[in-house]
Amino acid sequence: MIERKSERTKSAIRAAARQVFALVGYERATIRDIAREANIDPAMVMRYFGSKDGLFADTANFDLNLPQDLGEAPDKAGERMAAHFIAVWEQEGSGFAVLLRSASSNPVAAARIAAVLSEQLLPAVVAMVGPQEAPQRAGLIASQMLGLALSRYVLSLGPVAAMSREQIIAGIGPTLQRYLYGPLAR
Amino acid sequence: MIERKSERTKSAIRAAARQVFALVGYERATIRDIAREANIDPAMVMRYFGSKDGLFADTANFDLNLPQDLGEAPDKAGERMAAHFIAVWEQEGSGFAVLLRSASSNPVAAARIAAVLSEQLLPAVVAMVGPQEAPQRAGLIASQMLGLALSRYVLSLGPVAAMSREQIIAGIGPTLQRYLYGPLAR
DNA sequence: GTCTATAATTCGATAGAC
DNA sequence: GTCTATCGAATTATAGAC
Repeated sequence: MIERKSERTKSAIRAAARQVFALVGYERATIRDIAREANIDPAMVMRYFGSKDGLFADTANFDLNLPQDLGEAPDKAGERMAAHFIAVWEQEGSGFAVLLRSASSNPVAAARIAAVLSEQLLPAVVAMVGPQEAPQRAGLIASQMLGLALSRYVLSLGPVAAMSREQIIAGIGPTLQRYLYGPLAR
Repeated sequence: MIERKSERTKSAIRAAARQVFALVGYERATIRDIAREANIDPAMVMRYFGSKDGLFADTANFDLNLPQDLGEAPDKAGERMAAHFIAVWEQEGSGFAVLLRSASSNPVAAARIAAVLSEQLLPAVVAMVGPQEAPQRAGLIASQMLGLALSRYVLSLGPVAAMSREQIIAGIGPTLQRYLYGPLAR
């Protein structure tokens, strides 16, 4: 089977869109920019994705893909969770950069991040610590991980961007560990 | 002395601009929106602030205003720092919401946040723990505090927004405490 | 000081030729 | 499938009357 030309064009548009959306965010990204980046005609974008919103909805996807065995060795869960987050984010084409870059100003992106929290992170935390305190614990975890991603990948704040993966994991792992299993205020 | 009309107009524009910029970010905010919110003519905005960029530069300001005595009771520094952050952010007109809402897509806003880190937070951390590990520690603190602000005030993520100030401080204080004085990876 | 009119751009989207 | 031409809307910014 020869791959159809239209599919190759579509893939090229998708890749270019991910790149441009991740770099400048939804508002500043233009269909013309994306088409130029993909070396195709701007009208092709409309043909294949219908609208700028349609292209964004197609591109701005993210699956946290948490492993099932996080609760098995509870004393190292924080570190493993931190390492997993970083690995997933740094996967090319994960779509997370697209989402986070636009979340502050684009309601669709913001809603998808909220959905990842409530549909993926929260259930995992429930499975680990039970339903009672899970929302608080998941919320604290989300705040730290979103802040890390914002500082390191979106804003590229010097001190955070300069740290190695190992330093990040060693610094943040214990935080997640405490957010999972440490004491909590009522 | 009667306050001059022009000054009152300028203040009204500033207040409206802060509100609109904080709510929808730099790109989606329009001079017309801001003028309508301030009940003045859009041309007045140009007259007093020169351009949309000029207005944003005037509005998007933030002073972390860290107290000098943070290092004096080192065992409670994390909690006091967390409480101080929250108090400053929730001050009306602090300009922090304006900055954070636009930081992901606006280079000026991003640069100002980076400046707060390097010129205000970092020196304070240096004063507490010395210059050696200060950048890492300040970077970790920034990641947690920016993530909290993003989750709670910008994205309004359910679980984070639902927590009380006390719960936030109890949850995040120990994290900052460890980022300040705990062990670090090399 | 205030407002009207409009210039100059930019962009998403459409129509239709080839 | 691909591309040209262009519409229509929105927005920043300016010129100038009052």
